[in-house]
Amino acid sequence: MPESNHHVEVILPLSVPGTFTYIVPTSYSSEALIGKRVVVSFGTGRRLYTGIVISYQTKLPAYDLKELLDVIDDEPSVNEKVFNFWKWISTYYMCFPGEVMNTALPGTMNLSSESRFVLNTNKEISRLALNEKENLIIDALERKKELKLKELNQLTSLKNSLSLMKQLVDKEIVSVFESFQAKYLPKKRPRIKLNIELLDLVKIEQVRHSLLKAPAQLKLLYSFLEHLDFVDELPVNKFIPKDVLLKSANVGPAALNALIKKGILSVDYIEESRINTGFSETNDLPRLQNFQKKCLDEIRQQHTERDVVLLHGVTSSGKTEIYSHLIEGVVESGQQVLYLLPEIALTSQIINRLRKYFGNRVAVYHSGLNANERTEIWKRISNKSENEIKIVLGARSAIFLPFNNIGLIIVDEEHDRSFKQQDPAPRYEARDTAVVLAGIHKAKVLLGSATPSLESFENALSGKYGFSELTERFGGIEMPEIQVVDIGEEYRKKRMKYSFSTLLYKEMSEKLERGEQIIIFQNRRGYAPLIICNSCSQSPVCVNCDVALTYHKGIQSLICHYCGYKIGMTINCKSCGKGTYTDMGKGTERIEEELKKLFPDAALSRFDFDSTRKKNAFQNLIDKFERGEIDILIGTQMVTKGLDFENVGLVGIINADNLLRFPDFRSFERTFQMLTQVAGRAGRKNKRGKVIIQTFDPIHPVIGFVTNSDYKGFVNKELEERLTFKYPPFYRIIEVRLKHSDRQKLNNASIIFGKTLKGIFREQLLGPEFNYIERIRNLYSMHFILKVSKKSSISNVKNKLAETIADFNSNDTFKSIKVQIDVDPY
DNA sequence: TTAAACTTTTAT
DNA sequence: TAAAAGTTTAAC
Repeated sequence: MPESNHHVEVILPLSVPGTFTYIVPTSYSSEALIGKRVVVSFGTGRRLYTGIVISYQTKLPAYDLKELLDVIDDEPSVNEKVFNFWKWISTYYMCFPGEVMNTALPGTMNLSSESRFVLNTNKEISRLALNEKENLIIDALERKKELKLKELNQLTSLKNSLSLMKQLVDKEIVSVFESFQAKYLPKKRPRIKLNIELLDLVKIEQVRHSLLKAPAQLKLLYSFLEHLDFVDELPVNKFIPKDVLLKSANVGPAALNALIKKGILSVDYIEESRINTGFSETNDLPRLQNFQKKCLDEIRQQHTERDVVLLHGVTSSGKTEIYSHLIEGVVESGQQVLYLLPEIALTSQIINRLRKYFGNRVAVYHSGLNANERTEIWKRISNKSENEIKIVLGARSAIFLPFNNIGLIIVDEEHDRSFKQQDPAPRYEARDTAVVLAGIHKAKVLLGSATPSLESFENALSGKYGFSELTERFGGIEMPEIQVVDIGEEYRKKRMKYSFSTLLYKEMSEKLERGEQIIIFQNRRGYAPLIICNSCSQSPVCVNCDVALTYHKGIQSLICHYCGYKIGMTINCKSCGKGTYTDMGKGTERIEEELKKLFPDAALSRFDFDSTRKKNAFQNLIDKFERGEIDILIGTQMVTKGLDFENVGLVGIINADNLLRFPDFRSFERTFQMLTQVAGRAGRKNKRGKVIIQTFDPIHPVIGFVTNSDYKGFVNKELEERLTFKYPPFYRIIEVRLKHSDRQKLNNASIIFGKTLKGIFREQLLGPEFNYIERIRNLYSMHFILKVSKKSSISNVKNKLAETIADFNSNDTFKSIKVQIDVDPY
């Protein structure tokens, strides 16, 4: 027990700087509190929060402190490794400890209270003395008994009932209390058992007689008895799950309740896992081909010398099989494995493969699980004793699980942008953060990709990371043949059929005839990204953002892809009322429509955000495609992400240019990755796949590298550029974003802030500059870029930057300007 | 983040 | 002139 245990330092799940000191009440003074969750009150309101105790505190602030109200945990929820990890994230990504806590803990473990209002029953209400709005509130409370402020606002459709509620509370008509949302509830399954005294053939016969007038109950009883086993002609009492019993008896729950009431049957509840269990490990690990075996040995060898190894394996080279072998080795030694994937949707692909080998020892974890499922996994990972989960397959948030003994972290598709969290803070990169997490656990890391990020590749070149390669595809499938079509020329010669060149159209017809599947890639969703009035030349734009609305034909709507703003499509122009709209540009919906005209007999499906938003729609589409029920799949970048199909003869890229023209230093890298990844979907057993890239710029070097499957050629050239222009991986970038609803005010403030920054950071600073899209969700945005050499101290820069921002924000004129920091932005 | 205190805008 | 809407500040 520490010497001074009277005060503790607590992290609160809020975006406020620092931690907070609380008094430990004597009732808890003998308890070790570090790592445990506590309930405290914080702020001017009554609100209660779940905090986490990080240390005992002896240096006390001068003002009055509050007491801890409760200690939630018997055992610490957060261990020292996790604390160190959180600390690193908040320092490196320049965010508050509470922000890390907020993303790290599953919702059910991170509860905060909310005020609930009830009518004061011992007070006579004279309705006449109250105004209309007050009566509205009373009506709502009489109907629902207990309501949160949000619910009240909804029910009464009042904009802001807070001040009204306060008045009602003052008048003692309404009272308030603080209440937490539902806690974690273990899943319980009801089971039915026979009353022990009736476990006798004679007594059962008596019961049967007594039930002759209740046929449903009798039927249920018979059904129950049928489930029993007999030993020496005596029934062995056992529990039968309620749902099983009711189903086999084919009677309603009323009959069961009657039998329970009569004391013939009884019910109890057993705790059940929400995580899918019951997968038996039927399969041996996959046999590796020689080239894979060699690679596996190489990775193992490199891991003896280096903590991180980068695996560059061409598409369909069987990386997952190699991972499986590595996982097995680590699990055998009793350690845990974390397997990260960029998208939730991909986990369902991989989990089926892993379950074959590792059965119940694998769990999936991502933000798509409900709160209770997440909490259950959290608890089972942290529990050392009954720790049957050895492998966690997850999206980026899985790095926050309370592992106690990781041996290996695999980051698959390590180049993928989805590993970076954009908003809210912490804006962390899960791949980089995973390397740090592994460091804390003294674990090894394997980064895998067919198109490794320049950052990782440079680390391999410099010797910081180990490196291994898979240059062959599994099962001897050849790399696809890639052809480039100059659509500028095709258009001039008027040879285009809608968006399709002669070559692409011809190839598609052939593949369809031969029963091969086709993937068409167009990285824009909707029907037309822009529509223009043919009379007044106006385009409908978003009211909240500086962008044109995208026309979605299927639902006859115009939608902003930045804020979700949605209005109905009209036949006549919304500005002049006279003209009609012309569709400009093409999204997946429009490409689908064109294909319906070109290939009326082919089975088409669209694969994008809009067609996969419904639950299971993603998986259903993939299954359908795999079963061969879809001939042509039209998709956005979704089709580029690690999906493995067996019968794709052709991949067509409608227009590679809109990827290349993105105003960003990573646009070439992204284009190369995206094109290479889609191209990789092509290829079948014993048959070379074909890829056709349509572009207005056929001699663009990036297109050339893609065509020749020349990853290294591309990387070497791009690395040179990055070095020349001082970009990552040779320089670190910190982006500082300023936001405000008033464009002029933001611009002025940014110029002044820029002068201060320039004085400190000199030529390291770029900007200020308005964002490519100046206004999103009614906030104008400007940014600075700090380029810091890998040689100079990044922590120095960060400290100075934090200081400068604090100064700036404390200036009265600039208080209202929101400043965001993004370390290693995308 | 939240909510009370304070300031500015708007509607009657 | 009061109510509504927007801003600022401090919270252990």
